[in-house]
Amino acid sequence: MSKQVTVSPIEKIWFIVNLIPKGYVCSYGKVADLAGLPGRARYVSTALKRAPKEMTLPWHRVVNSQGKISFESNTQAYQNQMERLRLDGVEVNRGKILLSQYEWKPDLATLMFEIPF
DNA sequence: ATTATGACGGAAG
DNA sequence: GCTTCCGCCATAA
Repeated sequence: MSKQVTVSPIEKIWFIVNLIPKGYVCSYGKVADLAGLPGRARYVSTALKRAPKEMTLPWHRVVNSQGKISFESNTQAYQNQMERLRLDGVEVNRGKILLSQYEWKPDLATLMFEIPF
């Protein structure tokens, strides 16, 4: 029998965010769902904030359900995320990302075999 | 225990 | 497209 490994909620969130491919984005709510934590979109933002600085995490690929960056537009963080998305090839027009074009849709194989929880 | 605070989401005006 | 309001839930005080 395989051993039961327990993964903490925050680790599940980090794991899912790491799966978001370059060139795509995913909403806080969707990340929560994929992590098996429905209804906890706000916790995803908490988890990203709490990630150790040395951890390389594509946090910039997480946007809100409207396809907008969740920082206030006059902040450094906003500009930072904007630039990282640009480097990913994701275009932000008038502060908005076209989800119909850039939203990450994990394929079945990813859902079944790459998520160990 | 209670209250306040968010990198949220969705409905309503 | 706004903006406001409310439900949501983990943390911190």
